[in-house]
Formats: sequence, structure tokens, C-alpha cells
Amino acid sequence: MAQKLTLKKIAQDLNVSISTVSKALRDSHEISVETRDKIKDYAKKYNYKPNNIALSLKNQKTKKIGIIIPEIVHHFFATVISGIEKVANEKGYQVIICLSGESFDKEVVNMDMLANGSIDGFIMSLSKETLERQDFHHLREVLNQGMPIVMFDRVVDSIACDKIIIDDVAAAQSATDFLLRKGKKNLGIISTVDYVNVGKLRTQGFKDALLKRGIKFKESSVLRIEDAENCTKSIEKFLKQGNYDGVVAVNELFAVTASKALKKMGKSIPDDVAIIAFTDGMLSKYASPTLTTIGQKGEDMGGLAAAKLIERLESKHDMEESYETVIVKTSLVERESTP
Amino acid sequence: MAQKLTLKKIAQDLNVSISTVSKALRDSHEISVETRDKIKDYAKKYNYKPNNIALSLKNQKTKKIGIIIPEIVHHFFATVISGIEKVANEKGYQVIICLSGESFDKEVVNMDMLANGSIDGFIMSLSKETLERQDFHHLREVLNQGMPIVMFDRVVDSIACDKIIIDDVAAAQSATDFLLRKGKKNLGIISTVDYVNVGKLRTQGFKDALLKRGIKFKESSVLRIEDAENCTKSIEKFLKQGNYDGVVAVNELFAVTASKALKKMGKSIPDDVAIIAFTDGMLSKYASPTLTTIGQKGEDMGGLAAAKLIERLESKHDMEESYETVIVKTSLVERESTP
DNA sequence: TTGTAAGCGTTATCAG
DNA sequence: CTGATAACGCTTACAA
Repeated sequence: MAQKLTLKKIAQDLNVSISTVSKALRDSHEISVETRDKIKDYAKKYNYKPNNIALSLKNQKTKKIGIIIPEIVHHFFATVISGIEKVANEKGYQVIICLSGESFDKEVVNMDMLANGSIDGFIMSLSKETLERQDFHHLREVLNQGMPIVMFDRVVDSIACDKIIIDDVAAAQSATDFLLRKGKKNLGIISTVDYVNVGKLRTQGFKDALLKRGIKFKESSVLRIEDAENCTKSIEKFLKQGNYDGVVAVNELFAVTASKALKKMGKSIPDDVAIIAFTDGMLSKYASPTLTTIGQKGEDMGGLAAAKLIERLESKHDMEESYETVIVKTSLVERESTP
Repeated sequence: MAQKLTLKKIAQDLNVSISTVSKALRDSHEISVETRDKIKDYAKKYNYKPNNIALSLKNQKTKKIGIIIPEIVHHFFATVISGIEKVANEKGYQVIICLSGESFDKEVVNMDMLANGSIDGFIMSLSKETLERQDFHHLREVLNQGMPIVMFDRVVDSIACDKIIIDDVAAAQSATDFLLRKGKKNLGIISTVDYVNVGKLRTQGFKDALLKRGIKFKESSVLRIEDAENCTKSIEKFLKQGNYDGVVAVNELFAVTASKALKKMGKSIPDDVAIIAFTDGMLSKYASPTLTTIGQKGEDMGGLAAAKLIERLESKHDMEESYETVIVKTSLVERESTP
């Protein structure tokens, strides 16, 4: 069990000083070619690699990015991480992931832990509970220490930092309008409770689209789901009562659940009822019928977030106070659930 | 932008020495109650938190676990991470995630980076390319340095370390037998290329189940898929030629693809053809028809892997050379795709 | 009861 | 050309 090699050991073994070794390995011209080669050969032979922790302490930077998201088992978040990881890796950074599990406390604890030197900056999407409480002191504290944050998807206006979002209102509006253009007249939307801002914004877009075409908007055409695990019953009831010919769903899960409910009711998709969903993930691609979706480009969002954060980390603090909100274009992926 | 508080600054502000501050904050009885309280109040007021990097360097342990997996967008891996994260967090550890993207080189590079002090141990599942090449020098190097590794799912026998797996042979055998018991006679299996060991093992189990019942096994009843992205054509062809009444698929994706192909061919599921898949994820739950699956308990596997790793990290090096392979029981989840 | 000093592994500055 | 020293932030013998 060969212990890890350090500068100190190399120095001892080769009867030189630590600083000589350090300089030789960094190709300093102060060192004679002979000693340099001797040291470099030795280092290569025994596979010396500098200790990252020591470097972090010395340089006051870790080359690590902290990611805090609600859940990793949601495909959208997984794609975002994938995008972050890719860009981060290219630029020599690594990612530390913490899950809040939609809990405010866990979000705070994890953030505190990471903020104490483990990382250089954060990329995060807020937990539902945090959004509900509207308590953002942990974010403020971190920003106050001079540690940058990039928020994505679930963001809040009142925090000054870089943000990567999609234009939820516009996307929902165009999704809704898409159904209207296909000749659907009586639309319903399956959304989340309002404190989840993306749900609220998408509902707003739905409403806007109707009003723009002079169709009156009824509150009863909105279903706001609290508990995604047990949404089947309420979706069935909603669809039965509304007798819609077009449905907008704010995520894939609501959409497939609606699709199943409709089939059970003997409706044919897309002829009797058309469905369009947010989040272009696995379910949409493989459900029967396949679902028309608004793609959220999770990987792009992650990549942009990472690029933005790293840019800020590596700029000489000269981009102070000029925060940017990037709006990522969504894409409409047409499949079988719409005519 | 309040700079981060350190022991040094507290010491200066309060006109005491650094070690006094350190001791006071750790409730040392060496320190008088007055100074202790004074220091603790000050620390609390300005929200002092010790720097993790400094602690890591001092203690020679980071309280971080490195995870290396092929992809995060695969639901199974996401559930495993979720399980790891949960257990790790409970025990005061955090997770650093690196993705190999099924590439050998990326796996090696990432592992090297993490091994240089950033983490205390690894949890990993090998990339396809690594399995194909059978080159495990990077694993050996890490183990040689005394850094523990726990492998899961895609493991190799020749590396001595703890492993968390499912009994792929037995699971495939029981899945196959399940179809036979339901009266199916002519079975096919959709698997991966053989160097992916789980594919190979599951194919083996399929074969075993047939032989055990005295049914002869034909090589032609195995489809080995190389490229999961473009498997539709080959699956269609395979199903048409074989005219099976029961299909085992080594993952969800192959299963839904098969399901769609069969429906297109006018077959009814499960009456004409029954399907059983590995990996109980989103697709199986929401496909039409829903799929009967072998649940791999990703979250459990992750939790066990984390627990095992941490146990090894925190034991006083007295469990040397006694590596364990934990076999996690799979569960059969019956849904609509089987009678 | 408090302070000094060494050490974790590096790098950078300054002497020799 | 080479080496000693300080520093990053912290803990912990050991002195005072």
C-alpha cells in the first residue's frame, strides 16, 4: 500500500529541498536541467500528483462548483446536471451535488456546509418549501460573503444574481396557442400550486393566450396539483368535469396521467382531446401516444449556468453588480398527442 | 461584502491568541468561562464557521465521497445517487459526482483528479468502454494508495473491493420462469453486447431458465444491442423473425421499444406477447401498457454502497482484505404487460 | 488560564 | 542554481 507521494517525500528521497522539487516540477528556469530532470523522472516514475486540498488552501479556490437541486431523479434536473458537469469539466472544475429533497432546512444545511470553503460558487434551483416560505436568508448570506450564485429554473426576483430560465409565460402561451390553432376550443391546464413559480407563470401564459384570442378564461379550467404522487384521482375528476378538447400540462407526469385517464374515458388522442406538455423527457418520447412537448433544454441551461458561474469566478471581480438573466429558448417538439 | 471570518481574525479582534479561540470554540476546559463565552458570543454573532479545506488538510480526510458513473440521465443511476446522497448526508459526508459518459479516458481522468486528496473514497459503476477494454489499472492504483472503492452494478471480479450488485443471473432466470409459468412457450431476450456484464449475466439467466425446464435454447432468440439510441429497427426485425409469445428485456427502454413494435405489428400485449423488463423506472410505470419489471432497488443499492464505504473509512483499518459482495434482492413488480 | 509552535502539502518570496 | 521561510486556516502538544 504505497502511501501518497508528496513533495516532502520526494525531497527527502532525492536529498534536495522541498522548494527545489516544487520548482522543478513546475519547470522553473531557476533549476538546473540535471536536477530538474532527475526530479521529474522520479515524480513520473512514482506517479506524483499534487494534493488538491493543499492547493485549494493555498490558492483560496477549490475549482469545485456546488449544485443544490430538489431531486436528482427528475429527468429535467438530471439533464441540467449533465450540462453543468460537461462544461465544468472542460474548464477544469468538478461538481459537488447536494439534494434538498424539496426541504428548506436541508437546503440551508447543505448550503452552509458547502459555503465553508468546499466550493467556489453555487448553481441552484430552489426547493418548493423555500419558495413557499419566501425565506432566502441563506442565499443572501452566501452572496454577502462574495460567493457567486447562479440560479436556474426555480428562481426568485428578489435575489440579485445571475439566472438561467426559460420564458415560462411565453412558452405556455405558445403551447396554448398551438392547441387553439389546431382548432381546439375548450382548453384546460394541469398545473402546480401557485408558490411554485414556474407553475404560476405557465398558468399565466395559458390565460394570456386565451384572452388574446378573445376567449374567456374560467378559473375552473385550472387544476393546481399539490401532491404529484397522488394526482390521478384529481386529474380524472378535472377532465371529466371540464370535458376539454385540449389540455396543457406543466410537466410530463401530469400529461401521461391525463392521457391515461382520457383513454380510460374512451376519448381518443389527439382527435377528441389534444395534449401538450412541458419538459421533453423520457416519458413524452415513449408514452403511447407519444407526447407533444415544450422542450426545456435542460442540458443547455446547465451548460450556460456553468459557463456563467465560471466566467464570474475567473473574472478579476470587475463584473460586479451587473447580473444577467439568460432566457433560454424553448422548442416545440411535435408528436402524436396533438393533431 | 463581509469577508469570511477566520480564527485569526477573531483572535485579532478580541486580542487573544488563535489557539485560545480554537480551544474556546471547541469547549475546552482549559479556557476560562469568561473568555470562552466572549469568544463564542463573538463567533455566533458574526456567524463563524470553520473552513472545511483547512480541516481536510489537517485531518487528512475530506468527508467527501467520489461517485463515478456512466450517465446521470439514466433513471437507475439517478436513484442510486439519491440513495448514496441520503445515507452519506446522514453521516456527515458529501458527494462529488463525475460522469464518465461511458468513456474509459474520462473515467480515468476523473478518477485521478478526485484521488488527489479531494475525497476519502469512491463509489462507482464502470463505463462500457472500460468493461470492453478490461483495463482496470486506475482502480488498482487507487486501491493501492489505500483509498477504498465500492463498486455497484457494473463490477468486475478481478478487482478486490466491496461490491453491491443484484443477482442478475437469478433475477433473469426468475423473470424468464415467470413468463413460462404464465404459459408462454417461445421466448426471446433483448440484451446488450456481452462485454456489459449485466447483459451477459441476464442472458445467462434466461438460458438457464429455459434449460431447467427442458426447453432448448437457440442463439437466435438473443438480440444483443450495441447502440441503444438506434435500436428500433433491430428490435422490430428480431420480433418479426422470432414470432415470440414472451419477451425479456434487460432494460426499460428496450422493453417499451419492443412494446411499441409489437403493437405496430398488431399483436396484443400481454395476450399475444408478454413482456418483462429489468429496471423499475418511470417508463415502466407510465408506458401503455404498463410494464411488469424486475425492480433493481437503485436507492437501496446506493444506500448500501455508501454505508459500506463509510464503515470502511471510519473503521481503524482493521477490516483489511475482507471484502464483501452484497447481493441486493430484486423485486418482481407485476403490471399489465404480463398476464 | 493563555500563548507558542509545529504540522497538514503547496507555492512564492527572498537569501544564500 | 538551491534552500529556508512564510503563508493559506486549523488543531494540538507543549511552554509559560
